[in-house]
Amino acid sequence: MTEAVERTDRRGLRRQQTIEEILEVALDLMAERGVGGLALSEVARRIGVQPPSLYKYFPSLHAIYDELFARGQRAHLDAMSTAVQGVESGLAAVTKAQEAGMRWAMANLPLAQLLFWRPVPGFEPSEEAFEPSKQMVELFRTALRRAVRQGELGPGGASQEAMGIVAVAMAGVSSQYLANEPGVPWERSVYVRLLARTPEFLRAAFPPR
Amino acid sequence: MTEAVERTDRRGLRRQQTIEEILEVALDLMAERGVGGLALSEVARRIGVQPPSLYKYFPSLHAIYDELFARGQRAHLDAMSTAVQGVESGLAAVTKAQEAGMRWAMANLPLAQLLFWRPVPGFEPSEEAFEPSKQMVELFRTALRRAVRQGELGPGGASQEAMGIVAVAMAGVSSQYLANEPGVPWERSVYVRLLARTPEFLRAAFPPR
DNA sequence: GTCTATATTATGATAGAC
DNA sequence: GTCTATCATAATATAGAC
Repeated sequence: MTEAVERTDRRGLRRQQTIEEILEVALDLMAERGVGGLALSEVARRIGVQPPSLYKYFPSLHAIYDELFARGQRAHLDAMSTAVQGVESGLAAVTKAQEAGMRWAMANLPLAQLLFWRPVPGFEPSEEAFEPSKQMVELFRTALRRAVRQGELGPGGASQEAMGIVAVAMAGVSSQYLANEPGVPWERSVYVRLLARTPEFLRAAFPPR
Repeated sequence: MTEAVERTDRRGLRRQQTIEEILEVALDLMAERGVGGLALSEVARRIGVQPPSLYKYFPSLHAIYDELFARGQRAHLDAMSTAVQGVESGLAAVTKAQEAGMRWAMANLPLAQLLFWRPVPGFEPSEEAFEPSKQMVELFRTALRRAVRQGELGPGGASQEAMGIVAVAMAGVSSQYLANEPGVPWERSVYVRLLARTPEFLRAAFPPR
């Protein structure tokens, strides 16, 4: 997490800037070398400082990972929350959120891998860093409940199973897109197009009467 | 790939045994430390040999990864091929293959990550190592064609889009299961249960007349 | 095919001077 | 908060003796 105490003096500002710079460079590194390729020494090199100095800002390499993880979760959630604003239909909200979530993931690949694949040996995100992911579940549940209320889905349309279908569709499409269509633009992807079928499948599983 | 020339003399046998041992230990390491945690030096340590000796069997670390990748692909395909044998219904064959594929992945986690997530920086599998994955596509296409012929699915039931639905379901369920239900037994998984809905979704998308 | 020795490079982290 | 110096370790890979 970022500093608990917000400082307003110049020293605090400067410090915050350095922290941001560290995280920025860390992201670059992950993008270049893979998620596991983040190295303190290289971060130090790039921001023009000696490695020991980094320990004044983060107590360990894992602490940097954890901050990136927490920020990633928040950004991902924000993207989805923004996408559903002003959408009345429950099912449409589901699709919008799915699309926004995937778009964010594709645009923030290394971060997305850190969030969803846990590829760093020995790194376990802290409890607090997980908070946004719970809110994401709520976001989908709310949308599905609305869909049921609006008669778009029948009984069970907001059940855990329905939530599962939404999650699986998103994870599956991402996974296939990344593994099998590297470099294919979003609009052309065979897999991304499948995402739009989610409402159809939800209706098949929980038919409105 | 394994040696192109099969040797039958004792020296060749011994050599093959060493190769197997190296790959075995490599798998153990990946399971313990994460896919990126494979290290030549540790492999050497565990099989009781000095690191340079390994270069008599594999020209580089990536070569070990590549052999593991190729074998993993083959084993994954075998599991699915076996599962569909003797199944008459096309749709049932799809489900059987999906289940078998996922079961294999769960039982061979580090290998599955290597196959489907590509988490090792700088490692690109060779062309030949990809061969089985093309055969897997054929396996699914054959099953879907049969489903269409049998009237289980309507027109388009063996299209690329239908193939996509099958692939997405499998990848999505795996992904969610691994990320959100670590340690939950296969039979209890909310996500694994969703796999059985694939035929239903296929019917919804390509209704038989 | 095995070893020793070595090159080369890197890593995360700490102590302590300034 | 920065640095130098250093610890302690690790890694892949090659040369060359046996």
